[in-house]
Amino acid sequence: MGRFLDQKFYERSDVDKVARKLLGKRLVTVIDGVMTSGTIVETEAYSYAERGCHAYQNRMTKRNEVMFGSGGHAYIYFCYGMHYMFNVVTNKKNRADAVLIRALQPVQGIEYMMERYNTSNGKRITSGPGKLAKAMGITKKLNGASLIGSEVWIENGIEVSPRQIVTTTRIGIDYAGTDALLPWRFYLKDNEWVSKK
DNA sequence: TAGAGGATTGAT
DNA sequence: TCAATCCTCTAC
Repeated sequence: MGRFLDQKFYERSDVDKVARKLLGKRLVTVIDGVMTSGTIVETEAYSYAERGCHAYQNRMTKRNEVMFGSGGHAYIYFCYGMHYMFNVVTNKKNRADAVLIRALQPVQGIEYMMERYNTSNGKRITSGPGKLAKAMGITKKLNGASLIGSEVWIENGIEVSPRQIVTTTRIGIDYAGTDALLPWRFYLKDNEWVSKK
């Protein structure tokens, strides 16, 4: 059992650094009494200052209002008609930054993840943002939930050295123009759970 | 109130 | 390469 990440960690103003630091940490959910957890192996940073972000130019809507709250909350939204995306809200109130968790390596409760996924194959069921949300039991009900809470939180996991971190551009945001070139996607080198290209 | 599109995935 | 599938935002 690792130590909880605290409010101070989430309120940092450099969202890309937070995204890097989240690699190797452990995401834990307790849904209907079922605990599942996984090591974070892939993240992407989003900031209100760039076009890839839902909160670009401080545009607040009903969907993304959680991002404008203080860091340390879950921002979950529904996309492509079938997938929930799990984000960690960072920075201070009215500074709408977030980190998208794109892939996990299962640690605990993988049998429950397979059950949620309705499969007997435990391979690659958390290697993508839509997939890990399903495996972890994450739905819109957790939107706005505190990460210093009892349903979902992040705790210290494995040590990651800078040499293990690969940096690339983000995925699926071609509409963002030159901001799509920002090197704000991070993943653990050679980890088989990172989402495939 | 209608229409378009999306921080994806998996099958063809 | 493309369909699934529906919520959200924008424009009328």
